Formats: sequence, structure tokens, C-alpha cells
Amino acid sequence: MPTINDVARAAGVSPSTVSYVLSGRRPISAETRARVQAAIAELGFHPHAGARALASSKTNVIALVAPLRVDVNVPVIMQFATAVVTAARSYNHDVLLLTKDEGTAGLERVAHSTMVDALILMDLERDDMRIPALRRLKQPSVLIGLPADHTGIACVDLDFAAAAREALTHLAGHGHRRIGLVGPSPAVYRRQTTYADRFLSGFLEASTELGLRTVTHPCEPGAEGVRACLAEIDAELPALSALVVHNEEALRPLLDLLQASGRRVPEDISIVAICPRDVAISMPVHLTSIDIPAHDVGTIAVETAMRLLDGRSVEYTRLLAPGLVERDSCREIPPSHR
Amino acid sequence: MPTINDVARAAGVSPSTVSYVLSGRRPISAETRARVQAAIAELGFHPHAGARALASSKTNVIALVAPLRVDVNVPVIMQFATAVVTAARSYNHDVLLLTKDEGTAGLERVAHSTMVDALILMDLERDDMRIPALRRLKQPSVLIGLPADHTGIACVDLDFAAAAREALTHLAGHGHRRIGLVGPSPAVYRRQTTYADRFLSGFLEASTELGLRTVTHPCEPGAEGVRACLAEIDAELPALSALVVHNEEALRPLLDLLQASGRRVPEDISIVAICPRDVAISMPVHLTSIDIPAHDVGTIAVETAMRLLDGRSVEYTRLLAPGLVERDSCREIPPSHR
DNA sequence: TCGGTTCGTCGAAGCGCTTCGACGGTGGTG
DNA sequence: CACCACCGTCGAAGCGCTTCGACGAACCGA
Repeated sequence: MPTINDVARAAGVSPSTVSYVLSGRRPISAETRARVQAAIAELGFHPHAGARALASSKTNVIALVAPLRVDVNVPVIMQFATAVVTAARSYNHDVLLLTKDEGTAGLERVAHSTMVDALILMDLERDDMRIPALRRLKQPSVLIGLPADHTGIACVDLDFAAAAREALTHLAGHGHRRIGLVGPSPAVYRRQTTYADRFLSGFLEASTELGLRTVTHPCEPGAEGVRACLAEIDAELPALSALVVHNEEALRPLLDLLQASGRRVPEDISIVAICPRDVAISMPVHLTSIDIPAHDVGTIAVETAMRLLDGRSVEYTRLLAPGLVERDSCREIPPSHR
Repeated sequence: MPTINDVARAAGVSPSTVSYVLSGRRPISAETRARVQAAIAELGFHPHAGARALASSKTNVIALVAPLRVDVNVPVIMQFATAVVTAARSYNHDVLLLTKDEGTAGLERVAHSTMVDALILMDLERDDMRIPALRRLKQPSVLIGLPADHTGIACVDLDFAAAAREALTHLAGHGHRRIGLVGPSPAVYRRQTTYADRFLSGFLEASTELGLRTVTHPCEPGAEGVRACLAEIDAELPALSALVVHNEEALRPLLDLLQASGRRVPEDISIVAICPRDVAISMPVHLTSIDIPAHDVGTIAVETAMRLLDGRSVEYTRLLAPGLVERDSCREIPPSHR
């Protein structure tokens, strides 16, 4: 492995000049630069990351803390991760992958030992214990999610409240007045991942504003849970004409169940799902859905981290506007039947 | 951030002594060690990763190269990643996440700049261009998969040929004589990911050995692809009594299709799937399956990397024995009907 | 023409750690 | 009772890079 000294010698300049060619922090004449670059190429020189980090106190690495329990949301997590890695690379950074289960200790470990310049965390809980720890770090962090007290920490997420509103507005616009919400599993509520609450309150507010009759229910995973959930919703709000489903996992069993009981989508019942696009179109009926814009969120998270790193201003709470895509699961109720 | 000098001063010893306490590479008296450790704890000292890497030429980081295109196999990939990160942590290493699409350049970048001590790659192709590049690196690498020429590089994977054999043996043992294989999509074969071929040849060999009548077909994704595939299989081998499905994505549409056409599982047709356990039990009929032991493979990959790193011997081709788990999708054909 | 800039380059001082050789002090051995 | 070996610790020399101050040369305006 050649060092910067080897390059310097080969190019007939001093090591510092090579460094300046590399960083561009000082003007270097065109000839010198060319000579240095030739030497670099010829020797196959790559600066030693550790030495660089030591001298410059920048690692060009960001930490990504992902919930790696094999869980419901795997595809979404993966999309976030992909987006983060890709975006990071576009800023010439790499990504160190941490698991959520290392908890606060993991964050402190990588931060204190100066392995990373910034941290991006996903799957935040309402009163996430990690937040106070993050505040103490010298590295900035960006959250994918919106915990209760996030003052001073940048957050990026889909605007779930607006998503709920948009779902209801869409259905109301199609003449639906009686609508059920199939929510996430009780475990999600228990875990206090805030998107569930944010969606729910948006849903309830919009329901009132639009003068709808609605009922909401969490939904246990598995066919049995879905059956129970739907039964309760049906009981509490008979003759509903539409469902909003904020539960990826429930989607498939729900459609199976509806089909088995002879309720056609969308003829008998309309559905708006909150889920990634590919899930929506992988169903027998292509679902009208509000996408979880994992790619955008991940990209913006990295961008925010970069701004933070070079001291530019950032928007500390960035909630992305939802986008509803119409597919085949919503029916327009004729005015005469409303 | 306190440095090793601060700790040394606080403990009244020299920096090198602190270092030896940390590394255990030289004997240190119990009292001194205690004093040093107290100082470390009190100051909240964490060694600077870059400095450490520079001085010791070890980073305690391994690269994980994952196919991050949002693809069919997302859950499996995720399981690999989880296992790798967890195992790496248990060896006090961290994981740098790279995407496959950075290709050879990405590997060389992190290796040459000494960001990692070893590399683990997944989703290898038959004649993967990255292999020659890997050979040139000074860091060892471990492959999850089995490309054609892997001499000198450690490989870990499920023994897909044995898996195919096991599936057929199981079915044959239950009296099935006419069996179809629903294979991966043509895209997988085209991409030359070797597991497809390995499974297929295992299948064909076992078929001959066991004297079975079999037919094999790749299967395009989507309900349409599955329908076409099944139609071809049915046409070529009428009255088959079992299917082996080596295509996660096809599973759900296949079951839908069978149900729609009134063929019950397992009464009319038996199924053995090659897929992760949770996919097998997420189906309406819990499928008898051969698990993709992603967790084990990931763990072993890391373990292998660690052995390589400290110069211990390794098994260069480690093919894990498949484990078939009986569930509800295989029927025993009574001897009278065979 | 001369002082003051600006430009392009160099030298040296670290960044924080590991590791090697050295060196007193103990304890065991012949 | 010497001698040697080993134990526990220290000091110093790097690891490969960045960055700051300095410095000659070229250039500008007055």
C-alpha cells in the first residue's frame, strides 16, 4: 500500500502538496496537480481512512441504526437502508450498520470512539430512551420518525396525520360516509412508535371535519387477528362501505377474508391502504394506496445529516406530504345512494 | 473526549500501560489494572477508532456487500444482514454496509483505504467479476453463495443440491412418483446466481436415483407467470401428485391458483417449499418446507472471517445440510394407490 | 521603483494509539 | 550467594494523514 509520501516522492513534491491536491483546500498549479494525479493513479494510492480520520477528525462514515429484528416491516426498512446507503455514497460517505438492540450503548460506542460523523436512526418510539443520549453526542443525528420530545434533533418522516386525512378525503369524495380503520397491531401501539398515533389522530380529526361515521380498531397479526378485527368493525359500524388499512401485514389476510365472505373489492367495499407501492400492486386487486416514501425519507435524512455536518441550516421537523395513488380498490358511490 | 494520555495521567501510569490494560497483550498487575480501569470508567474514555486503526492496522470493521435493489428476496437478505451484524458484534466488530451496485470499485475502495479488515459478500453470480478483484485484496473475504471458480476464497451456503434431494426423498417416501418443480424466475437463471442451478441438478439427480417421473420449469413472477408455469408442468406431467417450489414469490399465487381450480393442498396435491420458515407458516396451509438458514449462514460467514483474520484454518467450502420441516402440505399416498 | 498582495509550495507539528526494546525489581536455582 | 529469568512498567518511535505558518516568486498599483 503506497502512502502519501510515496506519491509525493514520485511526483517530486512534498506530502502536503499531495494532500492539498486531494482536498483542494489550497490552490495548486495545473502542472503540479497533473503530476500528482498521475503519481496517484500509477501507484494506486488510496488514503488510509484511519490516518485521515485521526488527522482531520472526520470519518466520512455515518451510522445507520436499523431495527433488525425480523419483523413486519422488513421491506420498508430495506428501502430506507437502500436509500440511506445510496445517498450517503453520493456524498462520499459510507454507512456503518448498527442494530437497534444495541440501544444507547451502541450509539455511544460508535460516537465516542469517533467511528462516525453523524447518526441516522429509524424506528423511534414516543419516549425513546436514546434521545437524551443522542443530545449528549458531539455528532449530529437525524431521526426517521417523530418521537415526543425531539427538540434540537432533526426528524424526517411521512406526515401520517395528513395521510389519514388524505385517505378519508379521497373516500369521502367518492361518496363514502361510513368508514372503518384497520390499524396497526396492538404491539405497535404498545411500542409507542408514533406513526400509529399520528395516523390515528389525523384520522379522527378528519372524520369529524368531514362529518363521517367512522370506527377504528387495531389489528392483531395473522388471519385470526384480521378476522376478529373486521368482525368488531362490522359490529360497531354496520353497512360500512370502505376501509382504510394502516397495516401492511393485515392486507393480504383481509383481502382473503373479504373474498371468502363474498364481499367484492371495490364493488361491495372500498379500500385505501397505507403501504409501499409494490405491496399495493402485489395484491389481487391493485390497491389505491398512500405510499410510504421510504426512498425519499432516507435520502432526505442523509441530506439533512450532511447539512448539519457542514453547519448549514436545516428544517428540524420535516414531514413529507402524502401522495395517494388511485388504483382499483375504490368505488365511486353514485350520488343517489349516498 | 479524553485520550489515552488523560487516562494514563489520571491513573498515574504511562500511556503504554493503559494500552496494555486495554489489549491484555502484556501482563499488568491487578492493582494497576484496577486503577486504570477506574480512570477509564470515570473519564468515559473510548479509544479513537482511527488512531487505533492507524497504529495497529486493524479496524475491527467488516464490510457487508448486500444486493440492495428492492428485490424478491428482501426478507432473506435482511436475515443475512441481521445475522452478520449480530455475529460481528459478538466478535467486537462493526459492519460497514455496501451495496452490490458499487461493484468491484466499492470493494477496492474500502479495502485499499483500509476501512475494513475483511469482506462478506452475498448474492454472488456464477462468474462474478468481483472474485478476481477480491483475490487481489489484502483483506480476506467470505462469500455467501458458491460461484464457479472460488478457489482460495471461503464460501458458505445452504447445500441446495442436497435440499433438492431431501425434498424429493421426502415426497418419494410419502409415495409420490410424479413430481413437478416450480423453479425460480428465468431472471434468476439468467443472472447466474448459482443456487438455482445447484438445486436443479440436485433435483434431477435425485429424480433419477429415486426413479421418479419429474418435470421442471422456471416460473415468471406474478400470478400470470405462475399460471403459465403450472399449466406447462401439468401438460408435461399429467396427474402429478406433488410440487417442489423453489420460488418464494410464486408460493402465494400458486396456492391461490390451486385453490381457485379446486385442487386442495395436500389432499389433491402435496407441496414442499424451499423458503424461510416464516414464509412457510404465513401461507393458508402451513407448508412443509426446507428452510433457508440465513441466520446460520450469516453467523458462519462472520465466524469464518474471524478465523481467517487470526490465521486459523477454515473450511473453504461450507455447505450447510438442509433441514426439512414437516407441516401440513404433504400427504402420504396409501400404498394401494401408488 | 518599491511595498504589499497573492499564488504555489514546503516543513513540521501534531492527531491518539500500539508496540518494541529497555530496565529495575523479584524470585527461583545451582 | 551469585546469576538468570521473568514480571510489570515506561519511553519513544512510529502509523499516514491534515493543516498551519512560513517563504520565495511573481504580480499589482501607486
